[in-house]
Amino acid sequence: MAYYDFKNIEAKWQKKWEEEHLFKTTEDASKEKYYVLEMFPYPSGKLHMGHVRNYSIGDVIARYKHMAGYNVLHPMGYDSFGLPAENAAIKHGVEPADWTWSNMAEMTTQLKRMGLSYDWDRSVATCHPKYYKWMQWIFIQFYKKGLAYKKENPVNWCPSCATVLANEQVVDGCCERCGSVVGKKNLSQWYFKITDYADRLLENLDELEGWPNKVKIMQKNWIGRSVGAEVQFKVKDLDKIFTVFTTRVDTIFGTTFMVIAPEHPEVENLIKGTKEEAVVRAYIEEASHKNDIERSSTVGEKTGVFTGRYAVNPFTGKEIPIYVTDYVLMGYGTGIVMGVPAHDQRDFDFAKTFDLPIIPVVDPHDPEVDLNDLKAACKAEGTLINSGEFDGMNNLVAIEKLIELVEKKGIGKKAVNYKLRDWLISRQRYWGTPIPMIYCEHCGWVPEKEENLPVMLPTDVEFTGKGESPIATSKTFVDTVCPVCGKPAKREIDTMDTFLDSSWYFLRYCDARNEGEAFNYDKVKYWMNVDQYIGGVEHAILHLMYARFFQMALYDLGLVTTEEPFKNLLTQGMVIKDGKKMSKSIGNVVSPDEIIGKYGADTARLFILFAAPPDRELDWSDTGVEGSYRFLNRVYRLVDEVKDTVIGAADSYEIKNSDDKSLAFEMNATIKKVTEDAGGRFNFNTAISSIMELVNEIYRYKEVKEINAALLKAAIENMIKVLSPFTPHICEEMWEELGHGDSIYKEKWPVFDEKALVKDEVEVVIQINGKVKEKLNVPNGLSKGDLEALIMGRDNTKQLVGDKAVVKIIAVPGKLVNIVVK
RNA sequence: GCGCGCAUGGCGGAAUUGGUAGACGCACUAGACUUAGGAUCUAGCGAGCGAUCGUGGGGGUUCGAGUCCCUUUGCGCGCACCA
Repeated sequence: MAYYDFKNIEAKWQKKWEEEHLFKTTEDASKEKYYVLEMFPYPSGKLHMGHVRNYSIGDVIARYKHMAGYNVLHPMGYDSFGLPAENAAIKHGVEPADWTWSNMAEMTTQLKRMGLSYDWDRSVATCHPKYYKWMQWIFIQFYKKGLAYKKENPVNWCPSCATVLANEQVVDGCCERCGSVVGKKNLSQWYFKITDYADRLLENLDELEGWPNKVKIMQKNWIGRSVGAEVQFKVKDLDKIFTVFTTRVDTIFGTTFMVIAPEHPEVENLIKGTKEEAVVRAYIEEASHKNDIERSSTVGEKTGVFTGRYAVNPFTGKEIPIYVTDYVLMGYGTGIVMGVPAHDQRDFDFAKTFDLPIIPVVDPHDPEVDLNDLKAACKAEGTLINSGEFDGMNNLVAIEKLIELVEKKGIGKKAVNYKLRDWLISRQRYWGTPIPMIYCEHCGWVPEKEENLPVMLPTDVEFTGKGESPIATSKTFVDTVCPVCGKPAKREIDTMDTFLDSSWYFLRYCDARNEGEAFNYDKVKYWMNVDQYIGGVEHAILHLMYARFFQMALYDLGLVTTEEPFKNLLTQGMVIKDGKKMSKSIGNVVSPDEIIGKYGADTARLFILFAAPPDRELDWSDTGVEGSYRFLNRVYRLVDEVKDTVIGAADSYEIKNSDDKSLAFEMNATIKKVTEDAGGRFNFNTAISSIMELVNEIYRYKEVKEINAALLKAAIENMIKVLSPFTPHICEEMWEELGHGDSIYKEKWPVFDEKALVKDEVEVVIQINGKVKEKLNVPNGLSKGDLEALIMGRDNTKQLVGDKAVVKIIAVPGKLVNIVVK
């Protein structure tokens, strides 16, 4: 028996689709739009199974929505700036541009072999000057709005990538791309004021109902909003006031010391001329050489040094010693913390190490806690003690009262802090969008004139992999004239973090070839938001928060119509094999090329969609792939066998007997199931299993005595239609075999008939005390009372009940009758 | 440490609102066709001879729990000195 010739079939239809521009999309106000987007790839050159899964999911949704009558935007492009291209240049001497463009060509070929319904005319590549011109333009708009600024700061520095990193790109103290331990460096860098948007980024999360909770929680934690108070402490012997941030102002009477971050600029003023000066300097020096991993490796064990200075507690008037310690972070709050050892574990550890007093000020009324001999900090709620006039007050009430008091006294205020930091966007690398800023000795930093954009990446550069950006080696790039005063000036040589490029590409897709604007307002108004976004959960914080920030900032600039870019988000699960993530080092990688070559794209897509729901892990199984391949062959044979009966049969059918009835039932049930699963629930695995059931049913039906050709035609054609979003090539071929001249993609999605789903008879279960005893068929539509009477009147039922007393009868029509006996 | 998620046959998974647990597929077993089959078709396939027992363990709510509540174990993921 022959296999279907997937090689020729897939090539044939891919060619046809391309020639007919089948997937070309234009704005059409008369139709409801649907924007389905998969996260665009970095063009590494090789497609992996994660990509295949991502794009298969997106393609089913896109094809389904199209057939369901929507005007579908389904684009694809490349996030094509980034380090690998530059590393290839350093290692092999190839131009980053050449390397990238050839990879993109290769990946496009691979993507096209998958039969994805992309409108390639809208494709973007972020490294194209016609794209990064608008990236630069957006940067300038942000700059003019005050959202971009340059500042010298200690920054995260990856020694291996030889560049700075954003906070979000540092994972466990290591570079998220290469894994090197990240150090600190003092550099002058460009930042985006994402912290201005912290509250909106947080609050809007509640409205993103189509987002997985997990992602929203991750973003929420990353933004890390905490409400508290800033309180001023006088420094003894110095004309200075130190402000601390605390969320537990209710514990202020228990403050027994003050701690300040080693990097804090005020430390110098504290120690100047004291006898502790040398010791403190040595400690600061030591701390400055530690990276984040070393600093956090000592959680629990606290280090620090006394500065020789004291602060005055504004409530008790007591003098408390000031210490320098590296458990206080310079970047959070004010970099100075009031130490309340009785109620904060870190302060407790510190007090124990330095033998500082521990004064409990909140009594939790817990017999397990001995306030006079605390074993650990007590964080529980309770009533205040040792707190003067506040004694006896509930501590949560006290927080409110104390903030009021502090504000009245003018020694502090209510304050909110975020873990979120401003976004460091400069990168000391070549292969990225040049930051379109110019430094003039007279005018300072000024943006390049918009009519001079794009600021082109120079090509006369050397790649050494060391020191500052390779752009510095260009003889043509740096020297320019000031756009304001016309005097000689120098260009910024850093490039932008590539996460900027990917923060607005979904807007460019709406109007990808616009040479006069980043995107046209009306086109963006028509297409946005993205109705369904699909990608890996690894972007939960980085990309998804940056893109939200961009959209909000662009909204504030009046350039887009919505505040949030992505209405619904689907985070697909990983593809694993033998219980482990596919990776070269484990050697369990399955190459998409190989699978598509051996079984075809339809089989690959079908398997990936059938093996697991999209948001879960997918366990790769070679035998499972063969099963999917067998199924497609089985469908293909079925069409071949019924072809002669079906072609020319009538377009409408009548139900003539029980065989007809059961086929019609199965057909409608399948349409319903696939419509629900492909249209909103996205459980493609159950959609496919339902199609498999229909195929099994048609196989049975074609052996019955009286074949109803018109019904069989409806069944087989509907089956092919609902299968076509999953495996488009074979469905096109079968559709053609059945005598249709036009693409199945242009067909309307079938509608199911609710009436056909009503059965004459239903199976009900008879339970005794909730245990299933018997199953039998009864007429459909019986009322509760009728069902109960019917069941209770049977001899079999009486036998089941026996001589026990019937306590209660629960009858659920269409489901069961439960007889409770004693 | 804090937060989130998951746990169902030999395996991937179904059960959408509390109502017949195991759909669909893989693997396996037997048979048919065949020179042969790793093709195809037919039948079987949670455990137990059986009554029955079965959704990680224990408890609860309910006529009825994979599904709801409490508790516990294991695994996975995220954050982690954020005052």
